Amino acid sequence: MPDNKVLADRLKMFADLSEIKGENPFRLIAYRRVAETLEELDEPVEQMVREDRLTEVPGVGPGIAASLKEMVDTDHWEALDELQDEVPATLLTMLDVPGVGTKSVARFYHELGITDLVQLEACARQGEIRKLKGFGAKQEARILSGIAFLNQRTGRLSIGTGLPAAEALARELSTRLGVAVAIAGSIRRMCETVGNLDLVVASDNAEAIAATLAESGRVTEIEYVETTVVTGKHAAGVEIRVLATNPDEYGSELFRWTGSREFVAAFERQFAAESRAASEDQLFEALGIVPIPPELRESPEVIELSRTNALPHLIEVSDIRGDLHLHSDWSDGHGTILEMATAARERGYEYLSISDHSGGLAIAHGVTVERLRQQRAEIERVNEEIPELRLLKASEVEVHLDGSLDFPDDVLVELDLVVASLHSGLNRSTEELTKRIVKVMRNPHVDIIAHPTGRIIERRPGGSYDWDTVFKVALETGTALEINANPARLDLRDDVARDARRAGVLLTIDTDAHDVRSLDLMRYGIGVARRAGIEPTGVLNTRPLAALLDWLRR
DNA sequence: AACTGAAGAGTTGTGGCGCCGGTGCGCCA
Repeated sequence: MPDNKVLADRLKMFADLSEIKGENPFRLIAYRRVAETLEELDEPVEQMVREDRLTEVPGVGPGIAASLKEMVDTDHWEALDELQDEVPATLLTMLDVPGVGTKSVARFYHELGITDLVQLEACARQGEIRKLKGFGAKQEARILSGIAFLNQRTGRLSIGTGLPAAEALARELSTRLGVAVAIAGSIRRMCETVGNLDLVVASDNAEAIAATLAESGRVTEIEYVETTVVTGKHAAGVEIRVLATNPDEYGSELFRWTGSREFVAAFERQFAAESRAASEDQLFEALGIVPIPPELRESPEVIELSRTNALPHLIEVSDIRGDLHLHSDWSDGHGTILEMATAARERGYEYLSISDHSGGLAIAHGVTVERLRQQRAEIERVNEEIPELRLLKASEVEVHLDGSLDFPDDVLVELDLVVASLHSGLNRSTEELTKRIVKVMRNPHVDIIAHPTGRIIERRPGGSYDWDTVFKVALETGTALEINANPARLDLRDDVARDARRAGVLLTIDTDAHDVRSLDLMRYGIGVARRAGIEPTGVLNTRPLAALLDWLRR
């Protein structure tokens, strides 16, 4: 029985293939809209089919309802099968290449007989692409560098998918077996992508573990490795490995299974004594050193910091007092200002920045100057309604190609907080990009640079800067750089965030939430900050409201 | 394909950038 995610994926696939085929574009929009809605739907589509309520979903009419019903009933979709006979599904792999869209794919297919990424690369190498009308050497080079970027993809899972998947299984194992279960491996270290889901269970009952995994419905191909490790394939697309351990060595095994490999090897060399511990804290205590947070267990150098009690006091989710970059339904967000504010209050925040897109980002229904002033009235109304939370009048202002901003200074000055964002021209040269961002930071109204590189992990490389210059100017102008907490972005990256902080640059960790639920993505940004060794004092939105307002008046 | 607001038909997803080719088109946020 296909779940909502699978149904959404099939609708998207249908839309992409129809677009390559050259169908009515508005039909595709209809399919894609429903796909996006399904991904955020709380209720299983299957249940709605049973109760004949599908058309309650916005955007679902008779046509799409029939398709969804067919997929739920038969696990097949005739129309998609037929479409694939005309347009091979392998063509879709070419759409991953930045700068290659459906029109190009259709031409590669019809004019050169190319059906997948491998053939596209071969043809580009042989100079076949430039022979097509409308293409040239430059396009061909762009395609090749795009493919080179794609070839670096690891096939690893986003932490944004891996962590919740691991948590769900850990909960099931813990409930079922009544024992402690911990997430280990790269997920525990909050790496941006993860290759395996690793769990450690304080029970040597491997059979019960295997049975629970099987019953979860998320794990297949379950096998034993020796008698203490159960492995399987998780539905999210990675291997899952569960270690069954005696409770008296649960801590030491968790330590080993957390890694990194390099860190653990160095650690074991330095502390050669046989160590068994029921908890990690006991392990560290027995060695007489300060516990090392999992996020710092990459390079062995951190061991020395532990020995000398010089570890940073890492930031935690609970240190965050507000979110400074998010969206409401005034632009492309899905929640009203009141809904976002209520959710923020529920999370214990003191303040929240309503930073909808500026008018220049038209596809996101960017807010024009006129609507910005109307929005201000709404923000003031909600501020009165929820006195415990302070809403800041803000904007995510588009940066133009020349480094100028989408709103003139006399509009910016009316805002409490200005978040500046580059969304285009990110593949320009390092020099040009650095010059552009420096110009933005020198605008006295700009407070925060959002997702500075614009990368999308494993999908889009993002811009490159001369970071030393960026940090220098950020420090000089008092501009904060964002760690965007969305797991698809995590931008700044951990190592860049570390360098920024070392240079004295103030950071901010924001979710860029487009709906109420995404406010909870904060923990991924905190994960990046912790990996970067960052303390609460280095992060703007750990400050109390009064201190934040002081800073904004700087 | 779906929605609106009419009883059939119009509208929905905008604007800038980059490349190619000499004015236009595809891609992307």
